[in-house]
Amino acid sequence: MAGIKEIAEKAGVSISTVSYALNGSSRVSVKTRDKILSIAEEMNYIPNLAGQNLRRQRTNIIAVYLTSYQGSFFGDLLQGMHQKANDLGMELIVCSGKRSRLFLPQRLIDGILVLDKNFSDSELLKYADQSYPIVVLDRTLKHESIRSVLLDNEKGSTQAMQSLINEGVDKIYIISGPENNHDSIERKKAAVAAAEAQEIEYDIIPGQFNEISGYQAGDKVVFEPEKTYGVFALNDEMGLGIHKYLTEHNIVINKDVFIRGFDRNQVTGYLTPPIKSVAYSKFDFGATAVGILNKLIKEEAVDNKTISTYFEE
Amino acid sequence: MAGIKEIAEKAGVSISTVSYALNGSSRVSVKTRDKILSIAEEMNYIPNLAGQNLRRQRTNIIAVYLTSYQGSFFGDLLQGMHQKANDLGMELIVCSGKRSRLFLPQRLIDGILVLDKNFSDSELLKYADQSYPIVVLDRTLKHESIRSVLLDNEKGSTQAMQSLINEGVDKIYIISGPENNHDSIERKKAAVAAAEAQEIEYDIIPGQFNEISGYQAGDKVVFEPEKTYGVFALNDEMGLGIHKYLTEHNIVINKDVFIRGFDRNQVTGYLTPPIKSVAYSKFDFGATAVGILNKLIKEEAVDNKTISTYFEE
DNA sequence: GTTAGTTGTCGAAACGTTTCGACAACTTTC
DNA sequence: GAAAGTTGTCGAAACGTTTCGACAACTAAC
Repeated sequence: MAGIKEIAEKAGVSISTVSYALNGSSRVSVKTRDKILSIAEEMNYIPNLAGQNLRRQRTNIIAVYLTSYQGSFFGDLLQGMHQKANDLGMELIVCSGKRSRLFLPQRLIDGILVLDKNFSDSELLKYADQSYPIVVLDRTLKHESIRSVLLDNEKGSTQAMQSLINEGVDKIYIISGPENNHDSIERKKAAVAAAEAQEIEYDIIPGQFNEISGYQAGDKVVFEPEKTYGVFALNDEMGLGIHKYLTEHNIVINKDVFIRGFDRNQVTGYLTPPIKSVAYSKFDFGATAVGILNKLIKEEAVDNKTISTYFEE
Repeated sequence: MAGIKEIAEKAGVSISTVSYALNGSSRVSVKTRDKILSIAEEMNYIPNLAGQNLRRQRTNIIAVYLTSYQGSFFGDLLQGMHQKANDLGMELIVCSGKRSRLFLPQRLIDGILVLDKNFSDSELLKYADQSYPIVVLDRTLKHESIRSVLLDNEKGSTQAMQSLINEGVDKIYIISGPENNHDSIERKKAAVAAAEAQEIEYDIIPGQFNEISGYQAGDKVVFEPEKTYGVFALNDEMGLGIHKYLTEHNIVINKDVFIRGFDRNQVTGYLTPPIKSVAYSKFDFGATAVGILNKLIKEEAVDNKTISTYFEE
């Protein structure tokens, strides 16, 4: 209700003066500024975003796109994004689904963070061509106005493999993820490299980064008695699945077989026994992404970043 | 770039005609409409939201406010909200934090869903007084422009208690939640009523609806040998905590003690043994809330709703 | 062939801001 | 005390839409 106009009227000044005062311009005298500010306060003035956005051509809102809200993975990540965005004076909104992608060209938001494989490369490139700032978290994409935040998959994978080897296993099964998934590709590559470097027998079982495919992988694993095995699930969802399979089939975890995962999913810690998993700060992951997006929006120079992983025995 | 103005120019008609055509008004002839539409298509026209919102005084966006993004609880809920909102032709955004609450008075959004205890009653009532449509999911609040979606806590609590009684326990410990939490109050009340109706011994241990307080509750529980006990955690987070405590202290679950929880948290299913928990459709919970908010926005009559709970042995 | 109605188009105002350029009223400088 | 600079204020345009009211050009009715 109460707009800049009403304030101007009440203060006996022009609209423009009110606007200057509200925006802290030095053009306006201290006396009028204080008067206007107190009237605004008193009238409970809150700027109308549509009006502001229209004029400013800028909203200070960014959005993150997720495939779905499912899974505990996103908690810390969003927390990190949110905090960083707020530190930078921006608001973060979380979106999902095809239609809301229009927010970008509709100019409701200044830039986007993408962790949603359904948001296709070609669609992203199309927006990038119109110079909309974009940060992707689940792939690499080369474009002037796109940056990526990546994980140090190589280090994590190598450590997980080493940890299995340290248990003295005779063979390692690597449960891989989708063919076209960036993380899956990198993790698999490093895992294979580690196995070959250490000259340990290994086998790759294809999975889909979800629990059910981890469970199904159990059927493909051959356990000979008197031998011990390692299973490296390239993500924890699949680790959950294989854990369930093994438990159901009375194969004793941490004796007959050792499991390692990736992502440090909350649930893995509650299993008996828990699954050891490659970790990284999801909070930093999110915060870093927002930091990069901010620079992109402000047209400052910025590079891709890599988040480091760690593995504790 | 391409706005309604450019389209008008290219089509050789006025701005208003373009607007009518784009909005499917019957005022404009079929011939010009098709022409305008094809030009708009060709120019990749996407309306500028700020302009539209400014004029329409409506955005078709609603927001849900969460205390934090942590926890798997929100997954299904958001999924339900999102789908329903989309079915109704609205976009849903997820927000967190104090500053973004201004979205409502800033007119960026048409209404809000609140599941965030930090969003105080008084603040909500203040907005409600300005006729902003609000749906609360974590409390009851009486106001012309506020509605609540509630859980059938009574039924759920009663069933959980009955289930413990059926196990033949001698005494039931009820781990309650925060004093001012609506669900906690209702669940406790029903649990106590059930215990008294069945004339079974019980005790209340205060908790905080989080894992650590559930764990700490373990210390307050007295287990005499030769007796069996029931523990009813008024939410699953606390159930997780007490489960951990009991396991660590070698008290055998499902023999010495039986646990029941509330909310059917994803993690509870992965525990050994799992915790039986009162369930309800979080998807429906979310979808219902959005449905109500929609009616509130459209100024249609609508009442509070209750989501039913169920408990399977 | 006047009158009355219908159809399709348009101009202009409105929504709530920001910001440029103008300018009156001062102050400083010489 | 005239010229030059500074300060504080204002009017008006602009951002991209929607929508009212006007109206010209038709058609239908008598």
